[in-house]
Amino acid sequence: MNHYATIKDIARILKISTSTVSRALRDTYDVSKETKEKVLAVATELNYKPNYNATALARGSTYNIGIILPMINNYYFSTVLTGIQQAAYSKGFNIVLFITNNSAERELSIIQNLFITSLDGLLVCISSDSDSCGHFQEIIDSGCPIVFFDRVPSNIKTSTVIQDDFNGAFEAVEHLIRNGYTRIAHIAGSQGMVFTERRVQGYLAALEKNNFPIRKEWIVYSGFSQEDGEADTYRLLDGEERPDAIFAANDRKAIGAMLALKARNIQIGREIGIVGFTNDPMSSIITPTLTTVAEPAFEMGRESCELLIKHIKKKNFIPEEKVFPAKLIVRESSIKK
Amino acid sequence: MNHYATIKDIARILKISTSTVSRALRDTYDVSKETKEKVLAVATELNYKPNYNATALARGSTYNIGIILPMINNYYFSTVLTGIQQAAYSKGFNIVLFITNNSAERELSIIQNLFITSLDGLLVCISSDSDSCGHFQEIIDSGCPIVFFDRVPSNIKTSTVIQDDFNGAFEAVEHLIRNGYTRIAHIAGSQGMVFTERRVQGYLAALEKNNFPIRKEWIVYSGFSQEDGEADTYRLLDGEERPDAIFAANDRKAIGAMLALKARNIQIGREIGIVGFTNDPMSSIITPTLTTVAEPAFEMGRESCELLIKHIKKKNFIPEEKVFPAKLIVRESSIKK
DNA sequence: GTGAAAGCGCTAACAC
DNA sequence: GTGTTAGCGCTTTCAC
Repeated sequence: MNHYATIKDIARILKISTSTVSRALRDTYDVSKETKEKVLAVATELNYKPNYNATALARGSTYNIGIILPMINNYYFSTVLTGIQQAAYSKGFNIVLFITNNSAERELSIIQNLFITSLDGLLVCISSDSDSCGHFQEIIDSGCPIVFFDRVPSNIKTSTVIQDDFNGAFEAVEHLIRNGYTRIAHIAGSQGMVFTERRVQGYLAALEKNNFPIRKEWIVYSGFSQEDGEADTYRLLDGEERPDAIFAANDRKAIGAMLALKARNIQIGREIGIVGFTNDPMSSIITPTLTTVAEPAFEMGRESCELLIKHIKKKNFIPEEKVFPAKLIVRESSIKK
Repeated sequence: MNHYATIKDIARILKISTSTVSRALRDTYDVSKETKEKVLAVATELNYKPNYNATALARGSTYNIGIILPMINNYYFSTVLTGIQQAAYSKGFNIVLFITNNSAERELSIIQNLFITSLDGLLVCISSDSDSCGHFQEIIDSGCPIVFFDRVPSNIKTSTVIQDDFNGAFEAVEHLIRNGYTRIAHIAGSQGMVFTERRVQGYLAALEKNNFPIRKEWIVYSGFSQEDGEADTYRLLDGEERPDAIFAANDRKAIGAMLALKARNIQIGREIGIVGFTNDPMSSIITPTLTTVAEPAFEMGRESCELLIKHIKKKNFIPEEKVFPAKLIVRESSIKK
């Protein structure tokens, strides 16, 4: 590899010490204007690029933050990541990306092999079946701050960023009730996850408030994919009593549900109402358009990253829990007309 | 920050030298089994984590590769990135992510501030209006290999990974012709980009082969978004002679076109046929379903990354151009029925 | 305001 | 098979 110029080269050319060059380059005050200008001139002439490994080693801090995500090829995560990236970029941080494929095993392996020593902080959305929270605690204890978002562990004391799952679900179900649906089912996410449970709680609370009976067989847990939504729906349709509305834990599952209904020639809206969660662009493309609960994915990403940077810059920053409002967006799939 | 244990600590405890510890940890041959076992035992006991900054500094190579992308919040790029990540992970490389927001300015700023000294290689999809190829050349010359994919510059000698844009477009248009459409328009991508031009060439070639006249006003260039597709379509509809089919440069534009047709109450398929490019999952969700040309996004990501790693591992690796086949997927939007 | 010197944690000749 | 030594490029006391 052709070597880049180093501060030594600059120092040698200018016949000054490397420490002066270092100071000049970093805008430290106690260096005269002349020397600074000279240094800068030579630096650009030599196309000097700082070696961040050396800086990191000497200073003990890199400007890298790690992101651990279950996946990125869907609307929600790719938008969150875009938000994170935006915030990181504007504060001069780089992003190191890790994807767990929703596998707890891979998550664990990533964490254990994480080159923590070259990361200033970590942004994490845990995988569905993750139980590796002890490992996260260990990382935090060792001085590398973590901020969790969306899928957060329940027992770790650090900042978190989530959407208002309970109220979003509550409003979705109340909306269905107001529109005349009476037998409302819920196809939920992975069992045991905090946000899955919060959405279930919102669903239950809305039913209770309106004096609707709760039927366990109308709550079906599975994964978060379109296929899961499809399968869940067939299960509901083939059950003893057929629901007349389905609240899905996310839009992908809702779309799966719509596909199942279409396959069975059941009118969406008129016969069975559907509400999703996320506001994936697909929800306004599909026919009929899908009523959903919007999450501010981009802002959540940005906020998570800003929070993390605060933790990085200020040791002992007091953890905050940011809850973003979820907003019902009424479209065609939940109207009986 | 609580300091992690270093090889010095291990050496001190075992009363051996740091080099022995270093060798033991890295499985180098010339170290006895006993010492190795002892070292490993102490290492796990101390929860030793290597400092990658130090390693990188000493060895001159990090295990990081940078990815520069116009955006990640759509199907194609998020899938490519997933493929890249998969390959990188399996070969022990980390991914540092940069997003240009499709801005040449930002792309330039990223490249100039790139901490190249801590990157072993770079994977790049240039932004629409990029003209910073000189800078890329400079990076390659300095010893940091680059592989370009999807949107590649025309004048740099290095490996590239693309899909077969020409033939994909050609087949799409021939398919329309075979299905009885005679006035076929093309809503193209950003002018000047290699792959935009290749798709235009494929479109033109199919027309010529079938002795269809070429009408300049039926080729409209703009961006790659759904909104662009919508606007382009209105322009075509309001033109002097209305086309009876539209081949779109990608699915997002095709979907925009479909929305425009729906808004004008024009029957998709029967009155105006539509074909897209990408095979975004949306194409099978929308009604009518969208005929499209599928690109193997995941595989392209994986292949790009593997090619880059070859460049990294083998100085003077001879550049390769990988062209992935594009495959027509016929659905409802291009059938007159 | 500038220089000398030590050190960040690890690797890699070169000895023995 | 193991230790000694120097050094990767940069930062940072501590002098002057």
